[in-house]
Amino acid sequence: MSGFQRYKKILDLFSEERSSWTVLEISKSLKTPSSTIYRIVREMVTAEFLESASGSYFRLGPAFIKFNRIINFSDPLVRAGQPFLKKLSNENPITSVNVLARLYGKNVMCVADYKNPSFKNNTSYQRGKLMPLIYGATSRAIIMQITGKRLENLINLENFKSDEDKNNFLKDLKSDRKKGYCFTEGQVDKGLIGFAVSISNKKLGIEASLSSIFNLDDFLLEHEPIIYANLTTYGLLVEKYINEIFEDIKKYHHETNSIR
Amino acid sequence: MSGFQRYKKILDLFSEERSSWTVLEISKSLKTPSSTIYRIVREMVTAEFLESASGSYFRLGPAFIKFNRIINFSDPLVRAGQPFLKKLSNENPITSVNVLARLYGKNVMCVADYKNPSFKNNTSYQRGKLMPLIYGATSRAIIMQITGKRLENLINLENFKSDEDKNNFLKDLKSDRKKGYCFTEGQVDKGLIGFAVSISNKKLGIEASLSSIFNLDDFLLEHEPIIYANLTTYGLLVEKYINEIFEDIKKYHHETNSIR
DNA sequence: GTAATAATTATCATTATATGAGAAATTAGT
DNA sequence: ACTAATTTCTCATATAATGATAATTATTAC
Repeated sequence: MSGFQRYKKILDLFSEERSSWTVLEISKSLKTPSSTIYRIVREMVTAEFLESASGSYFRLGPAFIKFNRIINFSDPLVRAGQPFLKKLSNENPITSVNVLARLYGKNVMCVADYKNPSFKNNTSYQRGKLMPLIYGATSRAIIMQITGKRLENLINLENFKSDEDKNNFLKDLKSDRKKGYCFTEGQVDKGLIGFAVSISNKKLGIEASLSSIFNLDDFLLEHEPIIYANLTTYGLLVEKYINEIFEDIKKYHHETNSIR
Repeated sequence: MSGFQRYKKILDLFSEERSSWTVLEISKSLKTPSSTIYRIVREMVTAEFLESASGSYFRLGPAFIKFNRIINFSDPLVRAGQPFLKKLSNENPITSVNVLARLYGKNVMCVADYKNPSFKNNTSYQRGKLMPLIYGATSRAIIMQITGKRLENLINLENFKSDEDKNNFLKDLKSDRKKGYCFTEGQVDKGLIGFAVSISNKKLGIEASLSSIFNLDDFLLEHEPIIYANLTTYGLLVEKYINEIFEDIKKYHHETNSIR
């Protein structure tokens, strides 16, 4: 355990399910002496990445809230896409959850979401939540834009039930890539269906997707063209805005660099 | 530069105003050789705390979005208070912004906010934003629950215009503490007024506040009693829920510890 | 209030890691 | 294909992390 990993390993223990840990628990879990953990935890408390809770428990610190805000205001994908989610939701023919998602390591992460207030079911798609790479339209619209060695590496990390399953997945990916959009049914949440388009910007290294999720019960075939039209329109719009933001950033850096 | 500080110093360069940096810029800014910064940045990219953007720029990584979510679902203050902000907003006699805030180092940070859709002005209070410690009702309702040496230390970090200013602030703090609520006008945003009550839980180390912010133009004296009644009611309610969450956590840890 | 227990910090010899200057390799721009 | 910028690599040296143990400081229990 060395470098940043030392800190990351501790942070990674904290989850929605288990959000507070004592030093002794961390120490046991990481098989590292408690004196070492005490020292490291103290450092992270000073930096506000952890904070002491009641008893001898520690929880994640407010630094994450601060940096999360900075991302909200500065990440091109979030900045460009966030404002459109509500509009997209309002133009869909039936109530929906609308999601911007992107690659996060070997998973997909939702980075912005808008849930229509009248949407009944709960979905797994909420900002910050990690989602499986190979299930759901949201994920597929991301992975379908990745090719070659990188795709192979990502796919090899997944546990397919059989080689047949894997080949079917790759075949579906190919045909979706041709069509330009994805559709899946109940792969992530039972009773829900998802439609998605890719969002990308090579210059900014953005590989993402825009998706709408509906209740299967609400859905009629006649809705389909409207859904695709909305996703396509807004998808292009988001990409356009990402590009504008990119130009802004470039200009800004040009200015600040020439001042110095 | 050692330990976690090494990483923190780099992260602290990223702000709303300047959200992407090259290695060379970081290197200059921290007066550290670029080969060292390249190594550190690479580590942080691996951990998803940074990510490479276009050109040779880097920006904050998605890890912050992930951990922010975990806090949203687990932090007792956010969990207990978030759901009440909208209700508080709806019961206020005029449109308002409603805020949960807490201490963050030597500042105050907003950890949850609900802005009535019809609220016209922009406020400085948004989740994750750092606010001054000594201005605004939101901050005062927090600092007024701190006493003794800790208060002294915090106050000494602030730049008061004069000793008189400082003494007046301390006097106001004292009288607010007695009254049990705070009121300020235009201290943070011109044209806005703020009302706030303290939120605390000793066991959980929570020192926070609940506040409502209004347009001065909308405000009539007859609104005052309703505003205070709402804040007091919801303040107590939030504290009650924090306590319930505390009991839940205790029970959960008891269970998981006895299983092992 | 005090004893007992748990949590946290301090110490320090040993071990491991970070540093940074420069070379080498890779990538991007034209 | 060339050039410049960016990034990685190498390695001797400096610096910092480790962890067993002791000392101190909260917390609990009675």
